[in-house]
Amino acid sequence: MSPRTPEQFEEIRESRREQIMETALKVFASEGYANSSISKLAEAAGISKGLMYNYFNSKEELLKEILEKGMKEILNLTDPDRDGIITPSELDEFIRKTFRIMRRKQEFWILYFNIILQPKVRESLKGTSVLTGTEEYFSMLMKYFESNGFEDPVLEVLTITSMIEGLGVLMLYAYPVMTIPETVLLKFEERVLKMIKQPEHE
Amino acid sequence: MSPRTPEQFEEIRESRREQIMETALKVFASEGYANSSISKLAEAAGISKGLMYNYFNSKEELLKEILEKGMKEILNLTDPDRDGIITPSELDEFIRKTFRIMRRKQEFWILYFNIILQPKVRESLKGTSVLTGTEEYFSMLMKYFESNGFEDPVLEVLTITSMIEGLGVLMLYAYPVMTIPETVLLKFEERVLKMIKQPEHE
Amino acid sequence: MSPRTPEQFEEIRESRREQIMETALKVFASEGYANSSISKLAEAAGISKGLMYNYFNSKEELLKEILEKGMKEILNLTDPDRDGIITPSELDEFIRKTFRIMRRKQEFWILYFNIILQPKVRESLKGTSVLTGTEEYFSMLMKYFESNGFEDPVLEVLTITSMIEGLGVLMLYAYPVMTIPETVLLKFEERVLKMIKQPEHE
Amino acid sequence: MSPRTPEQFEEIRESRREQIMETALKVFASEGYANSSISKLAEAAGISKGLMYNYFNSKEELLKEILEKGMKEILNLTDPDRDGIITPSELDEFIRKTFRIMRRKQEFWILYFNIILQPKVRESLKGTSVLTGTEEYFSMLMKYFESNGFEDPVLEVLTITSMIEGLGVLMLYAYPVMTIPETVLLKFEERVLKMIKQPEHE
DNA sequence: AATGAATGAGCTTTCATTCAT
DNA sequence: TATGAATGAAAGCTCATTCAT
Repeated sequence: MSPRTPEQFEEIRESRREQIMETALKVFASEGYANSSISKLAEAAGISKGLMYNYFNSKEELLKEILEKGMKEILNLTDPDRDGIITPSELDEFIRKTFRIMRRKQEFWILYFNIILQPKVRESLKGTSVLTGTEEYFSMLMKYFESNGFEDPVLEVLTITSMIEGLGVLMLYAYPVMTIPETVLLKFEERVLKMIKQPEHE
Repeated sequence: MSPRTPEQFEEIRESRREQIMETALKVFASEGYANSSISKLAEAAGISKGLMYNYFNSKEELLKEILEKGMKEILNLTDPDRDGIITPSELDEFIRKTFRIMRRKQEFWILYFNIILQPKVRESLKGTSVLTGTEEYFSMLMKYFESNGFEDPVLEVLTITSMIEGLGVLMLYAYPVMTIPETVLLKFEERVLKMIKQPEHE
Repeated sequence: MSPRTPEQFEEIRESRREQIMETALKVFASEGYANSSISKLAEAAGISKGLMYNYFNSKEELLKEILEKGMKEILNLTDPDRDGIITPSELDEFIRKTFRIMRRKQEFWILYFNIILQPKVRESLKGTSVLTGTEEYFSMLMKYFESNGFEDPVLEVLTITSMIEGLGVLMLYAYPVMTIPETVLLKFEERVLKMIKQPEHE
Repeated sequence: MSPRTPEQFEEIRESRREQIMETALKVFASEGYANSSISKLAEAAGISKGLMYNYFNSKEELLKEILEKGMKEILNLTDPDRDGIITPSELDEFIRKTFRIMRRKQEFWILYFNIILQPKVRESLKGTSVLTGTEEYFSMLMKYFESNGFEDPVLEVLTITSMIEGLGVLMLYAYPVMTIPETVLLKFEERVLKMIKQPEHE
């Protein structure tokens, strides 16, 4: 039993942080940020209230880190080389990946929309990668449409993103009236892809 | 000097209620429901905390009434005869009205999405016209596409509503990076309308 | 239709006051003084909150008047000539009347005990006939036993009054385990009476 | 420096709970339940308002626990083997113990009568040992008189309990007019005892 | 590193009382 | 005389955060 090295400590610490963030995201998404007390979060993570503050300085910091981490993952997936540029050959994959993330990270989206829709709260996120990440995403699309000769790039970005975000919102409150079958989701994705390539339908 | 008549009291009550609901909607939308304390709401309405409870039994009831009123207004506009049926000749106007409402009632939509995205809160709205109203809206579109020979009605509903709701969400967080010009909004609307009529592009 | 005379006005006022006091007593007894809001009391009396203050300056004054009135009625019944003296020939009737009142004015007793058992509240009643009335009652009995050669007057007063008040309390929370039949009540009364006359059983 | 053990925490909790319950009983008894705000109770216990809720979920729960604890102590003393049965040889001691408790636990009795006399409040105590304890007490006496050949057991129970409870009430509002000397109390106790054994005086 | 006792600010809500009409 | 809208103080309660151990 040799004593743990500093690296090992750091590793343990990091995995604890991740575990807390994961369980906290679940609670935030289902109860809402304001209704998720530190007690609840600690219990969900299986640790004590006090220890929470060993890992995060405040509830707000915890929230920010969760949002930043999620946003980073998304950008890493959609723009792996982080050059902020999409080439025509990458576009298809870009859209497909976005849809895949929408489906996989539902909890993150619920939280994201909740926070982003509260102007006063959103302000406190200024400068964090949560907002810059979103801007980056839009900006990548803008550049693509601009540099590929589309007549009205803003309209194209709006079309794409509204369909993506709209789908996100719809999936988030899956009404009994209309649960979306997987096959329809795939067709919907294709429809979006086609739209990008054939703006000449106008 | 003579005491107020019941009619006068009724008048006072009605106008106060409206005033409270209007100012509360603004506060809810900008601060978030949970961050909008009764104190804040009362101050925004220019009255005392205590008086709030003369008009609404609880903060939750106030929320519900605001949501129900907003939803009712929307349905009244989009489906004036309340028969739940859209004819082909009505469809265009239906979509246009929806967009108009999206633009006009931004505060309502912010609140609506915030609430609807919190599963625990949403449950408390079961049975209210907030949820049934949404279902009704979807159902009207479903019936339209079903009875007008569209190959995959769910896909059509999904396309339309995701574009509408997506636009809603995008407008709600009008980023500096991309504020949507009025002209683009109108083109976007036309694009949605065209999409409904020409699903043969598949 | 001749206009009402001042006397008639006074009469109407007085009967209103009585009505308010009667209904308030019922509410106080069943809900407790603190849980009986002015709103409840006004509704029970069939008038508006504001009008309550036309008849009573405060909730506390209303309480005091109810207690004083009740106490006065009791003393009027048990000591009609108000000379504070019981003769041997009057004693029987005195006790019997006390029991009769216990049975008839249960609501009053509930309220009385509730108030009297709260030292801080009781202090605010100092000087009112509620406290002096009780003292007067005890004092009458003391004088009787003193001037009729009883060995230990305090013991006699204690015996009598504890049986009376004990019965009062017991009747007030009529347990399912032991509801007191009328016949037993009468026998109990007789037993009390006998005890007064035959202290020689010691 | 080493963190507290679970045992230490348990110890802290237990002693704090007791401390709170003890001071709360005093305040309840002198101010009345409704007038005893959590602030007052916390101040009396020398702790913060918030901490009260670490130990009791609500003011009502605190009340219940105080009442239940008191009732349990009483039954433990009067019926140590908890068989619900009094033998003739035990009766004397049973009564004496009851009187001793009346004298020692005055604060408890004040609170008890206050609560029990409010029908609405009493209902919330249904099923708790506060009510069942009282029933048990009556029931023990009933069984005793029934199985020992007394002509009218209810009358006997009524006599005993009214004297006991009556004394209780009287002691609770120790009037200046008539404070009860210890010697009289003892004589009174003897009188009650004699009465049980010689119902043939009828 | 880890616990949960402890605090205090702020929340929702109630209610005696006042007041314009 | 009569109403109920309006106020403000104080109630019960929650919770992010701190701290002794």
